[in-house]
Amino acid sequence: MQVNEQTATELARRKQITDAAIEVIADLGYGKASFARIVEHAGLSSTRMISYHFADKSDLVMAVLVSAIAAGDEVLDARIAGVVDRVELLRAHIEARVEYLRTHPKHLRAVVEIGTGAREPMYAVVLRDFRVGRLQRQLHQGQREGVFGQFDTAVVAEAVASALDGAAQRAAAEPDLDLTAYGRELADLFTRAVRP
Amino acid sequence: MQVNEQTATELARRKQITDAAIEVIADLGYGKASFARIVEHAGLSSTRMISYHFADKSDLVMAVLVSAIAAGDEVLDARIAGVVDRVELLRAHIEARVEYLRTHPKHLRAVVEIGTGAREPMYAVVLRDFRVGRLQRQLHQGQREGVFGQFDTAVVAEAVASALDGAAQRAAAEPDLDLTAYGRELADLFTRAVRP
Amino acid sequence: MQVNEQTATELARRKQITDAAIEVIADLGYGKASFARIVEHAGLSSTRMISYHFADKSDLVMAVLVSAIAAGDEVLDARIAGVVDRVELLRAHIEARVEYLRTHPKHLRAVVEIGTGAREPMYAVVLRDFRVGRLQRQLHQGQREGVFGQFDTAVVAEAVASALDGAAQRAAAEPDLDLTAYGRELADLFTRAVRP
Amino acid sequence: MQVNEQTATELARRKQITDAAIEVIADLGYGKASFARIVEHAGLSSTRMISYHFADKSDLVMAVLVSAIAAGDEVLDARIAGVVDRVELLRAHIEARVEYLRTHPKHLRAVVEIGTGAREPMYAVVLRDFRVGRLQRQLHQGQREGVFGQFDTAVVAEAVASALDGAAQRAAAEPDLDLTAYGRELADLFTRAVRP
DNA sequence: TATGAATGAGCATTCATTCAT
DNA sequence: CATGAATGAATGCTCATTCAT
Repeated sequence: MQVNEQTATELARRKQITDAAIEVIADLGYGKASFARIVEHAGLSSTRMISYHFADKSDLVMAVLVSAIAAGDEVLDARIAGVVDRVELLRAHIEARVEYLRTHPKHLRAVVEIGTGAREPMYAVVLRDFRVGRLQRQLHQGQREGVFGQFDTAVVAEAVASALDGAAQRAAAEPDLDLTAYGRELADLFTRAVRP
Repeated sequence: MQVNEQTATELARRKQITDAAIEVIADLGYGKASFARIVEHAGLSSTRMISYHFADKSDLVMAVLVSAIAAGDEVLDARIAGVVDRVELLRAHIEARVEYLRTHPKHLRAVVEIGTGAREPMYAVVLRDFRVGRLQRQLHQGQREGVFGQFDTAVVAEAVASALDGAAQRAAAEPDLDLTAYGRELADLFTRAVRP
Repeated sequence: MQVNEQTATELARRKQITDAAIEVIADLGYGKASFARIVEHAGLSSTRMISYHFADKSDLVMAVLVSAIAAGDEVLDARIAGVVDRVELLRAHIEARVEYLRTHPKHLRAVVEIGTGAREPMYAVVLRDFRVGRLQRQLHQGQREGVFGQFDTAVVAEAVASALDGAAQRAAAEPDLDLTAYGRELADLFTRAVRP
Repeated sequence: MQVNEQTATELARRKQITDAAIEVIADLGYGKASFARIVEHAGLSSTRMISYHFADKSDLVMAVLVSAIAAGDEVLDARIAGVVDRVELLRAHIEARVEYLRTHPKHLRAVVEIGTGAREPMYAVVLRDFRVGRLQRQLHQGQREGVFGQFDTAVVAEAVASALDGAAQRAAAEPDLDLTAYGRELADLFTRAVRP
């Protein structure tokens, strides 16, 4: 038995709008992503449509974040499944994020845009969790197991996350960038960096 | 004969406006940094003042970039003067940027905000040069001298630059952050990472 | 044979909505009392619920008026029952209205808000009747009996009604106001004023 | 020598807008008095014109209040000049307010509309002062001199003010109402009411 | 009896920029 | 060197109401 809070139509509309919002935010940046632009992109009749399905702009942006982050974590989970070695886990994590950037460029870019462009502290928690949450825990565990050297896990996790932000920026500017190679390079870089 | 294109008054006004713009962009982000807000911060009478001294918004933003980058390079130059060892040079570079963040938080933050928030390709060249220009050349030279391992200098330079962006973000959120320690951690991280 | 045009459910729903509307109008004023706000207050699912049970906004507002005025007249009838002396009748009338304000603050306040905030002449007749109808007839009768002096009954009735509006305003602003004393003062004031 | 903070043009525009706002608020009520409606009435090009000359809506409304109240106090001052007898002073006060309603119907009506329709406590002080400020002080003084009986001056002042609100309402509905007679009736009413 | 979905018009406010002096 | 005055377009959001089940 299934107790739907929302109808199928409602969910479909929300998805349609959220998807359009992801594209617009990724392409134009958070600041320029207005309701009008999103409506235009989604082929809707008016901005009223968005206001009907989302309480306000932050509600829509949060839906974008949840959607994009879910897709990113899916790619991550698939990539790290079965990996046990700490160093390989770090490599898998970084490469999975870059792979996500390759398969879902708009999604990741939207997250980065919201992270850098939006000021409301509302998104801070979910963004921080996406960027450094798992990663920092992995680094910490690696240190406890003696596989990694002694470094500030917060600093390194932030550095890795920022490097991925930077990769998204470059990928947007250079569509022909070889992201698989880019991911490998980043993974090499940071696996070297965490050695004891 | 007169070599000055601009009078002292003119220059002083431009500096007043540019300084206010730096503060506003750093505090509110590029997207929310309107003429009205800058005028208010600078204590000027109207936005007309800005339009009079700058051709348009991009002209003002470019002046902000030039000013902030000059200050940053000054700190960098002072820090790397006399350093010859390649690894120490990389360390000095990273620590100098974090020191700049510590001594001129608004300046660096404004640059980061423009880099992430502005879309106009107009700023791309000067931003790229500030972020990865020197750094990538140093990494390249280090590889040629056999001091660094073989890695994609563009990727590593971008990673370092992004890590500094991330440091600026964290510093804004956590005013009590020990930036000297943060800089040392980052320098440790990347000097380990570039070893052969 | 069935005389009821409306079922019990229908009536219950209308009452639920009307009661919520009274509260919202009293608290937020006629201008800010939107369907959305009423729906929220009543705990209904959507504004569609209101549109279903009431033809349009004025239909709902009229129901509010009828309901609130009926409650007010009930208090009035109970208070003046048995009172024969003209002067005492005037006193009873005024004190009954203030008592109504004390026992049903939201109801009277809603009526006042509609009276001052709504522009549609639709409500004028019922509002006028509530405010000055009985009162003016009592004053007129008192004059004919020689108990009251010669004054314009319309002016005095309007003054009394307005004084009660003012009492409602003050009561809203000062919840601790002693309304019983306030009613006595008003009754004293106007009984003095109507003396021959 | 005169040090103008504002230019003549600026002042003229503000007056043009304020006057239009008074008319619109008086005719349509506070709730329906939008920038668009005011602009239309004033013959301006766009609502942008209002936003340019007033910080926000409350700034405009406050200007309306100041303007209308100043005009009302001018009429009042002219009427009570030289009147020394307490009872005559009360009569003069009431008749002056009704005269003001007759000579500046839109002005007084706008004040009443703002008083009843606006919720922002911002206007409360200036409105209260206009409605009951002077009046209550006069009543109090009359009691001290033994000319008036013992009553709650706050209640009576509020009753007088409310009666004037009611007069404004009636005058709006009945353009042919003899306001001079109305004022005399109200003055008679309250001078009788305050007798010892 | 109820409701999910949708809508066009309107709201106050902000934006960078321009004209005329 | 400076400014007062003005502007068209856009912003997110709310409004009562209607259509189709």
